[in-house]
Amino acid sequence: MPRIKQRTSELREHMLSVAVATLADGGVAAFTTRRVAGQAQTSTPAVYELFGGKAGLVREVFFEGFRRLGERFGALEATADPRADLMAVLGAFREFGRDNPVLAELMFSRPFADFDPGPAELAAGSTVREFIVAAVRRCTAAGLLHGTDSDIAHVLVALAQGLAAQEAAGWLGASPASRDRRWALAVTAVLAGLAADPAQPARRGPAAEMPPAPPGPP
Amino acid sequence: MPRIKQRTSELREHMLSVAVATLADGGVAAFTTRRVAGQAQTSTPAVYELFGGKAGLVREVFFEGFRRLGERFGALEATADPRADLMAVLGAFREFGRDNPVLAELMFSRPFADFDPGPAELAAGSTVREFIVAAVRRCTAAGLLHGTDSDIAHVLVALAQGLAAQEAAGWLGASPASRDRRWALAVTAVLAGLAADPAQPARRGPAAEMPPAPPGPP
DNA sequence: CGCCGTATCGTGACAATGTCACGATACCTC
DNA sequence: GAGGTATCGTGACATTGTCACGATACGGCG
Repeated sequence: MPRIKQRTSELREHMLSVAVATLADGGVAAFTTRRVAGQAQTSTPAVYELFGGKAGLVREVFFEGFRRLGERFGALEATADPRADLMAVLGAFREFGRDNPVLAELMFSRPFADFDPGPAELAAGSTVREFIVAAVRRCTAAGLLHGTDSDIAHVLVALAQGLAAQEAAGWLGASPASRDRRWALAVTAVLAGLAADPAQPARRGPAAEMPPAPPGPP
Repeated sequence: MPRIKQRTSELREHMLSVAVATLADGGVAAFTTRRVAGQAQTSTPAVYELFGGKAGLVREVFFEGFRRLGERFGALEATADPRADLMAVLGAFREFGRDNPVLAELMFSRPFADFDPGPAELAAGSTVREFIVAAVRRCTAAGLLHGTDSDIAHVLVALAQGLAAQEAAGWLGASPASRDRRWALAVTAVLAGLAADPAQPARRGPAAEMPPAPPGPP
């Protein structure tokens, strides 16, 4: 029998963690197949065999990022105040972006030209989205927010993502105080706005998962 | 005297427009110095002489993007309804992102590893920011919003940027109706939340829990 | 104990790209 | 028409993603 196989799932896991570390350490520019393979004590063809190329490796790092973000959310504990819990989720999102700026950039931007996170990859982050939807649902159930849970979650995620992107780019303010103030203003404002009954009186199904509306102009 | 100089500011302008077109047409992957130079009927060293390298060219495209966005904002006309005007600005922002997805990605994300828009580049987009701040100021002056203009503008830009990023990635919803609905919900909610007086320590705004209950019919 | 077959691995080659030195080129002056 | 010179583009180099293919190591067999 031939030599013992080294490119196993264990090496795959190791390379993945090495890749995350390399990305976090050296940034996007340092994330080359040669460097990652060298850090993992192997050669570049291993990247090809285990991940199908650089894009596949980036894709796995992308998934790993959502896994870690989900872990952060999972560490949060629900209290008797659903509104505070929802704000804590958004706070955890912000902290994740500050602790892992490059990883967050990979997850919510597209710094690698040959990896396009699209609708297919959205499913990977569904656990994260589910977390936010759940936190929203507890608010709507308590009457603190009104509207469709998934729509509200989308709005909150978009707001948090935009704030995190601005903060990462250094565009949200020079001083920590101003950044904190703007985060707080944004979150409190959007929650206050969502606390009002939706303007449309048509009907508000409590758990409408799918938007019922076929094509329709605004 | 030697041959006539070709790498003039005119060629620079031409190359810039060619670069914008190439980026919009072929995406980030097609944006190479050779391709842009070839489209502009010149050679790669011209990129180096006129822009200082690829990063400089990307930087100029970045500025051009903000210039065009500013033109869109400038085309909007103020009406008697400051709130509607502010929403129109955000709508123009959304439409710009939909019309120029790759350019918007360059402006608000960082798809090129060797160009890092930072605080220094923020000044370039200050005209755009000034537009939003101005629209906000007219709302605060009219008593429609309360708070610091620049803070409110930051929140609105972050929200619009996050929504645009999600929409560009195909994460905001599968149907146009759902995307429109979430945009509208986000904007109306944030504006409603910002319409309340800034956070009193122990009070939430009156719209937080109570239905609007306007004091009188307009 | 030594050889061999085979699956496995890493070296090295190839194409594409950013960068830029340097020789080829074209224009003006005399 | 010849010469000088600023200008331009060809071509070379380093880096990177990709992957074919020969080198290698391991277990089995004589």
